[in-house]
Amino acid sequence: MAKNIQSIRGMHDILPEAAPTWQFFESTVRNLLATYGYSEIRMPIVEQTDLFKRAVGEVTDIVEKEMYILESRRDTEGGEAFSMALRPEGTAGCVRAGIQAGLIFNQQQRLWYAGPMFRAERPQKGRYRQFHQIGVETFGIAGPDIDAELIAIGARLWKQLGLKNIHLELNSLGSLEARHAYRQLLVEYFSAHQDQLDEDSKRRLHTNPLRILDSKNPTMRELVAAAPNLHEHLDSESAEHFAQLQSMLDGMGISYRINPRLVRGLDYYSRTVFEWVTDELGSQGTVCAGGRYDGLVEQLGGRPTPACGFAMGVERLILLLETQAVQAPANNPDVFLVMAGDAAAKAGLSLAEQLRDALPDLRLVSNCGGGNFKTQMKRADKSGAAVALILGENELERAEITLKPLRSEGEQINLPLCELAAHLSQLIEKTKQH
RNA sequence: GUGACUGUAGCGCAGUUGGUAGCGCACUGGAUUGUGAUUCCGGUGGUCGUGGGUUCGAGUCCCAUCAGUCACCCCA
Repeated sequence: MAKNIQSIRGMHDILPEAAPTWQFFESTVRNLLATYGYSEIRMPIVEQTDLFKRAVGEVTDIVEKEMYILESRRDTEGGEAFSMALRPEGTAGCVRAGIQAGLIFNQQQRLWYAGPMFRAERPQKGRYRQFHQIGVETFGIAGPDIDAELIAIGARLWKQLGLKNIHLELNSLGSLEARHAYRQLLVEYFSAHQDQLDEDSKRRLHTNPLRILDSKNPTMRELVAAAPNLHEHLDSESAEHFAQLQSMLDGMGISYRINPRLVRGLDYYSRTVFEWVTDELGSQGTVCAGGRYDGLVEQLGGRPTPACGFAMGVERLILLLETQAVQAPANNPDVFLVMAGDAAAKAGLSLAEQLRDALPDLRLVSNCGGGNFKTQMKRADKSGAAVALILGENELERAEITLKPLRSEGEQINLPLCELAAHLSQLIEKTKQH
């Protein structure tokens, strides 16, 4: 036997066993976003590396060490080779696409996308090198009402999925100017106390000083507590925006916790930032996160445009669905057709097609590959079908079919073939109701 | 990227101070020539993650490597 080739580290197959949960999740999200009037957009998985450098930030971990970078081929006209990257997140590509297609200037957009993202991190539970996000982005709406709407979508989604124990954390970083000024203040403060900083915090001083405030190291606690307070340095417009958002959330009955140390890692955030967090997934508890990024469109070459969005980590939410034992609807077949004998095998094939004509929603699995009667019945059972349809020589002679219930008590019955479609139609109705 | 733990049949696991590998489930054949699941009896299946080393002898000890898990870091 040839040597096995394994999947790449941190990149996993979604196996048939898990597919119903994924489908349940995806269709729930899709339907929900449609009810709020959001349109789907699909972008390439690969973009110019510079796009992510400009959007996410040069000195973020994502850009510095987590991107998968490809060198493009020189094209046939002899164009210059350039650097491409597998997308580490979706917002940058969405903004790029929006600007390129003229979707953003002087109009409102509510968009969503779904797909794989790539980051070369050390894998652990809830953190993979290829992972999936569903992103939701809005453009051209400056007020806190859209922040509130995006948060409401999250809250409603957890409810529709049957998920519990997901909490909302909320913060405001202020306008880009206020945020930069505050950042400067922090750098000065912590630089003056260099000797008290731990290794991580010294590094963060250059990468993301706001993150030092969220340090888990107890020896840093005192220093952090005495640091300049973010909320005392908010610009007045941002403070007003934040206050209005809170009152809107209160009005909708959505509870939240203001976390002044909540800082998003990507450079483009300003004003509102939020995270939906659970304590049931260990250290990868952020299941959905986002915020406002009013400066990004301009930064990527568009006209100044307010924007706000969030992204969900699909694997983490699937994991949570599993830990909370949420049952996705099973997509078992309705019936499995057992055919005994050569004549029946041939007749059964065309019977199956007639049934599919008559009942487009019918989930029917035909036995293939022969097998004796017992083997076929075993396959019928294993398929998960509710009913076995049995077509043998006896049935053929009398133009009948036998229906045997596999999932419930009850005797098997014989039906004239001409009544089968009507009977199955009722059966489908019944299973739909459950 | 740092640290720790784990890797034995398709899956979940046992394997004593180093002595030639086992259990459950699954799969498969039969009891039942046209009835699954349930019951009973039989059977297939392992280069012990991979590669080196120590040893008369390695699943067991040592080194390397790959993968997974947990924490840090980072983030969805």
